[in-house]
Amino acid sequence: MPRITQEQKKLNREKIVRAAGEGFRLHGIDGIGIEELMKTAGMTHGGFYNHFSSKEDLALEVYRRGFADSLGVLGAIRTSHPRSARAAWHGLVDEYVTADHRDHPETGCASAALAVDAGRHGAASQTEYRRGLEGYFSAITEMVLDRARQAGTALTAAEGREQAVALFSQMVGALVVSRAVAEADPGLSDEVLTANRRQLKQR
Amino acid sequence: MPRITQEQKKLNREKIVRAAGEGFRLHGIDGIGIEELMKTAGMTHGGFYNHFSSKEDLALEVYRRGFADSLGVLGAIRTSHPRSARAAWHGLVDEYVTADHRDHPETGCASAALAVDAGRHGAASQTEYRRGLEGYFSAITEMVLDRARQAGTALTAAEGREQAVALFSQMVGALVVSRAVAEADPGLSDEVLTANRRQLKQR
DNA sequence: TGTACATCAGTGAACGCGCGTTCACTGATGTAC
DNA sequence: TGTACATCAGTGAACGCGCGTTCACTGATGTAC
Repeated sequence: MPRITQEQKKLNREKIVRAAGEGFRLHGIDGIGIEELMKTAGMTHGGFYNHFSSKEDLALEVYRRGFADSLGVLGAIRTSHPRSARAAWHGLVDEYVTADHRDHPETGCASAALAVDAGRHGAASQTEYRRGLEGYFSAITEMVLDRARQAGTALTAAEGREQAVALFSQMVGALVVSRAVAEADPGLSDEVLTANRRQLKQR
Repeated sequence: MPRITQEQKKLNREKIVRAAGEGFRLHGIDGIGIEELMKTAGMTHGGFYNHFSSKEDLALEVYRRGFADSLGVLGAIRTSHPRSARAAWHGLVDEYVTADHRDHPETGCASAALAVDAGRHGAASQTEYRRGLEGYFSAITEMVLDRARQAGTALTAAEGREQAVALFSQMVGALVVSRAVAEADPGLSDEVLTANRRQLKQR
């Protein structure tokens, strides 16, 4: 049956990246094998190395792609609330700190799902993670500054940035902690989300 | 040379738990093998099953122990500031959200180091994690309520609890995010800690 | 208290398994003429 | 446009390795008398 069209090859590569994006978020980079990823992508595992030089190479691509997707979503939220920065902020919190996001890491934020993996893997993964994190920080900084301006409160750029960094850290923490007890104690897990959502909106 | 004293056996078991506590926090439960853990503990790997029925069994013990230790530290911080709940809170933040804690997960908080592992492993690990998390939440709730009382602000138990949950989530998030970029961008990693420390103290 | 024997913690080799990676093979695609 | 041949993406078996776990063995410890 092989060989395949060049265009088909690109599509196949895309399928691998998507399968890995979900698999890595769900089980961790070390928690799922190439054979299963390739099966999910609809191929046998031997062909993997026609697309990537190693599993590590694929992981870097997943980091890159994951953040790009998330930042796209973030941008969409902002532009869907063009009038009120406060509404945009509430919209973000209501999308991010939810049971749905907690229960579906495979399609969720790379920052929350892959943070610990990035910390444990080498500097290469961290460099990709860093790029995405900066994107989050600056986007949320803008939201914080806009909101302060609209509320008539003065806020320096440094103050806005500091708040944004703290707010995003809290959002990630809320998700990570709620996931850590989701199976064993759904009630406690929900409480973590609710408490954080309310506290985050008050800021 | 074997067999060994019963007392010596307990000491050996303790060495294994300690080695696993550090190894699991550093590399994740799936990231370090029994052979290396036993070597760190000063034994060969064959004897492992004289102490634990499986690696999973050891992991549960590590969860149990890790939280017990952390809660002890938390209690010590509180009693070392008997007069001012505000000082106790600042003390906790200054111990928890630091570069030293970020750089040494092996001796640090189980909640931050093992949160993602707990989320990915089964309900058994999560049940242990849950127990420890509740300990953190109620201790911090007490601090929040004490502080409000001392500041003359009225705060219901539910309000205190909500704040405590959010605050601890933020502390965990700060650590996890700062660790994710520690190697690749120390400056950014430090900024995450500083911003969270300042924002946490303002609450 | 002393002796004889059963127990069992640690040793180190071995097992089975799954992983990341390699490779010979196939045959449709891409390309040179 | 048509033909001949080189390319190369996917296949599936195989390799080497490290892992969790098992096991026969050893000899000091614990215990029964």
